[in-house]
Amino acid sequence: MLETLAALANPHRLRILEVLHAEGRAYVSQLARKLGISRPLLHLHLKKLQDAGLVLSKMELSQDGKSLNYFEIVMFDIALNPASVADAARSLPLSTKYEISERDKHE
Amino acid sequence: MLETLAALANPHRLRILEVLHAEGRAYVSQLARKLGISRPLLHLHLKKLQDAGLVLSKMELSQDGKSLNYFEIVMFDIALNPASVADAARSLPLSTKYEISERDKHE
DNA sequence: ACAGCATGAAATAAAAATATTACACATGAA
DNA sequence: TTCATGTGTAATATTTTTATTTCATGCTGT
Repeated sequence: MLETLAALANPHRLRILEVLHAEGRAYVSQLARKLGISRPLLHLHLKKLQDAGLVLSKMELSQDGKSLNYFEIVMFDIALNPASVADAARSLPLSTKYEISERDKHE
Repeated sequence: MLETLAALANPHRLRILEVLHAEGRAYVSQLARKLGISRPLLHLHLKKLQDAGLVLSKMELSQDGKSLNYFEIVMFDIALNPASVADAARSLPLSTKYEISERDKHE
């Protein structure tokens, strides 16, 4: 979940999802134009979204022979509340140093 | 919503919420010990959580006269899905440069 | 007076994320 | 061939976030 949250915590990436949600799908250069950002930058943000499993891409050939990389949203539905967050925290790599002093044990 | 996502997208802050969820509340030094991190660092993370409205604090005096700053969770329940995210994206400060080329208009 | 435990905050360092610039390569059309 | 379109990546710069260090304060109890 942490990776998903990190992937969503950026204005560009929210907008990318907004466009994909509205349009169904879009290819990279097209998306870059719609958002008004450069392709390399968009590429970085798409990679994060893809690594988090929020979008997927499919290479296609247009009629005039250009290869277009189409992106679309992978459906997700996550509940964010104290319990779900606490749950996510438990499945984090523990930070070795962790010594509970007697005083704080059950408070 | 962006601020909330950013506030949640960090392992320390998830753990802070985990502890507060389990314990109900905790004061700063106590929390720092439980998490095994320094007070100044914890302070920074608590500030982010508080700025995002996910926690609140209340100063109290212990019986032996020390002032303890207790933190607790502010209840939240957010649905994260393509529609809610797209919605959040729409309420972002628009990035001035935004010129839709004729070609990409309705695709 | 000093130790112990609580508070906060400023200054600095380090690390990670974001953004830009510059390449390289492929295809179809003029 | 050159232009316009598409693809990607590597190197660098910039900005933001995270972390540490240091300082200052207050209150008990010995």
